[in-house]
Amino acid sequence: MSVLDRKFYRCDTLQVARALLGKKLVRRINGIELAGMIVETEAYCGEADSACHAHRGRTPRNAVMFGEPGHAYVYFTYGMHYMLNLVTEAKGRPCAVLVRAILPLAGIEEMEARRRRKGAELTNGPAKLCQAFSIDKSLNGWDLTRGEELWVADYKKIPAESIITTSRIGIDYAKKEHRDALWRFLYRF
DNA sequence: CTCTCGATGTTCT
DNA sequence: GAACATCGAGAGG
Repeated sequence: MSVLDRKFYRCDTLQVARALLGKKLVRRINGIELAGMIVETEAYCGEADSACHAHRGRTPRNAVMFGEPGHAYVYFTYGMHYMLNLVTEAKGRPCAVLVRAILPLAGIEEMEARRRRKGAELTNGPAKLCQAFSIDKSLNGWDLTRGEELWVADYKKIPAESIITTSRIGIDYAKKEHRDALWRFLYRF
């Protein structure tokens, strides 16, 4: 299964967010492989996007977004949750795609143990999938093109007509034009 | 199913 | 000191 290379990420963030649907997110931990198909993403498009963490410039937290594409930007929020983002576009452009939901493919029992839950509640939210995959701040800045620990690989070709777009979730603080932008992508099968 | 609300601690003002 | 790219429990329909 081919690991997505740097070139895949060094593209327009909206295109990457769309192209990630149907790809496989893989986490290898202690020799065990957890995997899931990406079914929901959101694009965060740099300093001009008032919903993006980079909107107010570079800080210690968001520094990874300003670096090379193809790295993981993992941050902690609400006092208890981690979120996984994949850095996009050329170095210096602080853009990323938030992975909001995946469909479990492998290592389901491991995910159930970490989540203390079963079925649909396993990975159907950005913090839930981080918990299921044991993704925390130690993976902030991780190079996804290495194909170790955490990466994304080709998996399934998605027809354009089965992709739905909506506005992004949980960004009431942003300007109206960014609140209303259709920058959330869902694979509806 | 829907809605409301509290948890919890890091980050930046 | 306020805000936060969320989740889960509980109440009600």
